[in-house]
Amino acid sequence: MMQRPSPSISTRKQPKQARATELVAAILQAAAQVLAVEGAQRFTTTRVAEKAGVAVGSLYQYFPNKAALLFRLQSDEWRQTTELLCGILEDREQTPLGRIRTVVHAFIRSECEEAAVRGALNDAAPLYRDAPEAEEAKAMANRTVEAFMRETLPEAPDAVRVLAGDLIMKTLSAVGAGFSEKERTPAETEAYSDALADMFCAYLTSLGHRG
Amino acid sequence: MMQRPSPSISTRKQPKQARATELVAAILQAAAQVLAVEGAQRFTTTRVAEKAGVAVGSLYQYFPNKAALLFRLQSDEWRQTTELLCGILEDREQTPLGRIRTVVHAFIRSECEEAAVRGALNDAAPLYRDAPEAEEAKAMANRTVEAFMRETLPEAPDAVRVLAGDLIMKTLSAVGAGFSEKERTPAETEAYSDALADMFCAYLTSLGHRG
DNA sequence: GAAAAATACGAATAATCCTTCAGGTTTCCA
DNA sequence: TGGAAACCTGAAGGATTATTCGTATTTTTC
Repeated sequence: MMQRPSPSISTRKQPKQARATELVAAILQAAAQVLAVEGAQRFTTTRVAEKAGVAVGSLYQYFPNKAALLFRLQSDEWRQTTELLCGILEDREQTPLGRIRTVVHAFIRSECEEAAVRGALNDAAPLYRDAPEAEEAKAMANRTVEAFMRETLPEAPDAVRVLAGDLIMKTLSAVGAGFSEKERTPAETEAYSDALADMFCAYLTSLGHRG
Repeated sequence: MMQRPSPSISTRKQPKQARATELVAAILQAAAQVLAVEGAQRFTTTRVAEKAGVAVGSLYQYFPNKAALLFRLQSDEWRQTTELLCGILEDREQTPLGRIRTVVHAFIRSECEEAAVRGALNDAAPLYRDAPEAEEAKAMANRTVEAFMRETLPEAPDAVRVLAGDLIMKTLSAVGAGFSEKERTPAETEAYSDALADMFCAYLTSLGHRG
């Protein structure tokens, strides 16, 4: 947060040989592991390299700095989650409210699975919310949500629709992050997802009656 | 997050003279300022002492380590917010749904005001969620919320009530934190608070019809 | 007013950490 | 097969930080 000299995210060099590709993969895997097991404080380039079984110098051949490594980790996870959720939202074989329910369950489950990495990432990273890669994923998500909301609340004014869609997405993401901070049993997760979905459905329904 | 040797929060020494009390106050004020202005990365004991106009050694006479200083900051803020919200929830002169609306507005506004400190605090601190002081405040909040929910949904089963209360509080806190990460205009804040309150009211109303 | 207690100071210490670079190794290609 | 390009290594440099402790100053107590 608030890194004055904005961390250069630019990539340093693309691996061209097979072993280099494997090395990068090993580094990314080790990085996720170090982040999850040791936490943000102890996430150091040396430790990551050690866990990956390579030299620190090699790491710096493909990532210009620590921030770039973290950014890559976050970027990958973001894209993955976005695709999952958009896929569900666009599935016309379910009713809109059914899709919302499915999205909530899928998202909460995914958050719990990746909680360790995601939590540590939040602690460690100067959240690259405005990096171009993040913007792209966000834009795609926004378009999908907008389409979904238009389908769900066809008669509501634009302003209401946009605000409601925004609120639901923000809520899902924020509550999911908070919920997954502690270890949860499957039953707890299920109950919580249901309650959250209930809340969204009640909200959307109430908007439908008014608008 | 995940600080293996749990940071000793124990207080080191109580100020007994007036100048010592002032020194501690100066340190706390400077700490909040450093955190807000410079961010979590640059929050160092030396910098805090410098901004407070005292020596580093003096800081360490009243705070055993950096973590204790952060904890104190967070603890103070938590208590303050808790008291504000509980006061509103217990105000029997408003209808339950009206109280919810007031709470949402008050909380979002407070989050926006303190966003800089709170955000940096989250980045910097190994969230002391389980420290005794935090537990106490949390227990008080829980009791208040429970009473409020019993009043709002008198006929709902206990399990539903507890889950709903928990969900609403978690949502409020998570969404508030997320919303206040960016700079907001008063109009935006107002609209967002209203939408969030709408969602809570719709949810509670739907639970009332069922239970 | 002098001894004792409390307080304040800040240079020094010890521990990390990020990043570089000079030199060796492997792979590719003509 | 031989040279060039890609790749890998890890010790060392440069920087930052949390925390301590011997000394100096102020306040309290008697």
